[in-house]
Amino acid sequence: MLDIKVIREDPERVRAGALKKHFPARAEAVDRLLALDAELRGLLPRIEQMRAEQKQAGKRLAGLSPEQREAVLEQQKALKAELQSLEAREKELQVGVREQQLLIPQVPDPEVPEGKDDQANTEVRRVGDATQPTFEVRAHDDFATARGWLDVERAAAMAGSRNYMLFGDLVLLQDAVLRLAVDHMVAKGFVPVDPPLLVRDNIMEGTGFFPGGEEQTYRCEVDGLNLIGTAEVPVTSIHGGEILGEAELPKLYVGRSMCFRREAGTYGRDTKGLYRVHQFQKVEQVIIDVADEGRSRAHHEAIVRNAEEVLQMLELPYRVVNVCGGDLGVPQAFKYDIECWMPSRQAFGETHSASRFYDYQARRLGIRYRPADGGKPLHCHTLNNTVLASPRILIPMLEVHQRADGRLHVPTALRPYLGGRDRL
RNA sequence: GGAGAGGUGGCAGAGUGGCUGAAUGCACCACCUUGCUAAGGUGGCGUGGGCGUAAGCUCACCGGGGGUUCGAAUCCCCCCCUCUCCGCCA
Repeated sequence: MLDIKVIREDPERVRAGALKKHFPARAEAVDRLLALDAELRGLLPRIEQMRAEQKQAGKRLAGLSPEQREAVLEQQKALKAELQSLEAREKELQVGVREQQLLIPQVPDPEVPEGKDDQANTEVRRVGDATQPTFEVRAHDDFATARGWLDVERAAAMAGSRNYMLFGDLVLLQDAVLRLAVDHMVAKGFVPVDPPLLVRDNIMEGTGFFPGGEEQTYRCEVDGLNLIGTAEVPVTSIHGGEILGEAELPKLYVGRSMCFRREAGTYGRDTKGLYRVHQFQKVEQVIIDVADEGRSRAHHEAIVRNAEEVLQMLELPYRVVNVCGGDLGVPQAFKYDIECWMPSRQAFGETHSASRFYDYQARRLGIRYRPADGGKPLHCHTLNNTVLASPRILIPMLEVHQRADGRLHVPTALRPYLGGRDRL
C-alpha cells in the first residue's frame, strides 16, 4: 500500500495513477480514504485527551483515598462510558481507512505508456531470429500430442479444461529447463527457495493479490489457506514483519514452485494447448533491498537481463515490452514483459513478467530495515521477475526447435541436463 | 488427534493488577580514552499514530482478537504459532 502521508500530500497524483491503470473504482477510494482520515484525525485529539484524563485520575486514585475514592470512581465511570462510544467510532474509522488504503494502487512510473490493454505495450528490444523455417511447423500441442508427450483430453477428463499431462521426454525436457533456470540464478548468488504452496490470507494481502485477486485463487476453505499463484507470494513474504539490518541487504532469492490459477473469466481465451493452464511450475527471482529508487531501477534492469540470458541459452527469439498502464497490476510501479516468439501464433506471447514495486509490497508486509547510520527503520523495496515458467515456455521450445524430420532440437546449454542428447 | 509449557523491544531475558513502555545483558549510534582490526568510559537507543514551524506534548502497542476492571504485559474467553510428551500416519 501507499504511505498515507503520500496520499494526503498529493491525492491528485494518486488518483491520476489509478486512472492511468484503468482502475476507476479504485481511484474513488482516494476520496473515501481522505474523508475517513479527516474524521479520524478530528476525533483522535479528543479521545487522547480523555484517555490522558482517565489515566491521571486512575493513578491518583491508586495511592490512597478513604471515601473520596467513591466520588472519583463515579466520575471515572461516566468518563469511561463516553470514551467507549468514541472509541467504537475510532475503530470503525481505522478499519475503513485500512480498507480504502489497501484498494489504492501503486502509482505507475512516468515512463509507463498510456493504454488500456496489452495492445498498447511498447517494444523495448527484440533479440534472436524469429523468421519462419522452410517446412511447416506444427503447433506445439499437435506436435507434442503426436509425439506421445502430451495428453490434454485425458487430463481434462479427470481434472477439467485447462489441464494437461506430460509424458516421456517432454517431462525430462521440462525438468531440464527448470533446473537450468535455477542453476543460472544460483550462480548469480541467488538463494534457492522451496516455499509453502498454501498460504494464509494475510500473505495474499501483503503481496497485493488480495483484495481483488480472490477469484483467481484456489482456496482451501476448511483450513483458511490459499494455493499460491506464484512463488513471489511466499518468497517476498519471507521477511514480513521483520526489521533487517542494512548490511544484510540486498536479499536475493530464487523460488521454485508449483503455481495454481483459477483463470476465472478467461473462458474462450487461449483455450488451445499449454498457454493458459491451471497449474504450472515457475522459477521466480525476488529481490529485497534498501529504499532507493535508483537501486530499484538498476535491479529491475538486472533481473530482466537474467531472464533474457536464460532465453538466449535456450536459443529462443524474444522481445521485451514496456507494459502500459491498463495492463499493470495494482501493486506495480513499472513492468517489463518478455514475450517469446511462438510460430503457431505468428506472434510473440508473454512468458515472463518483471515488476518493481518500490515499497508498496514491503509496506503491506511490514518488511523494513534499519539504515546503517542507525536511523529510523524504513520500508524495503521489492522486485520480482520470472526466470522461467513451464509449460508455457514449452510452447516456443516445441515450435522454434521443431525440425523438418519431426524431431526436436536440444539447445547446447540444455544438453548436460538431458544426458548429452542433441535431439529428442 | 490428546496432554502439558511457552510466545515481552534488533537479539537474549526479567516482570503476575496502578510506582512498567517495560529491569538487566548483548548489539547498535555519538563522543571520550587508549601507541596500533583489542579493551575501557560517558551518554543515547523500541514501533506506530495525533497535535506542533520547532523544542516538545500526547495516545496506542508486551503473538492476534474479544472481555473483566476506575485502571491489564499481568486476570478470563477464542484464535494463531513454537517447544516437549503420547497417539496416529508416512
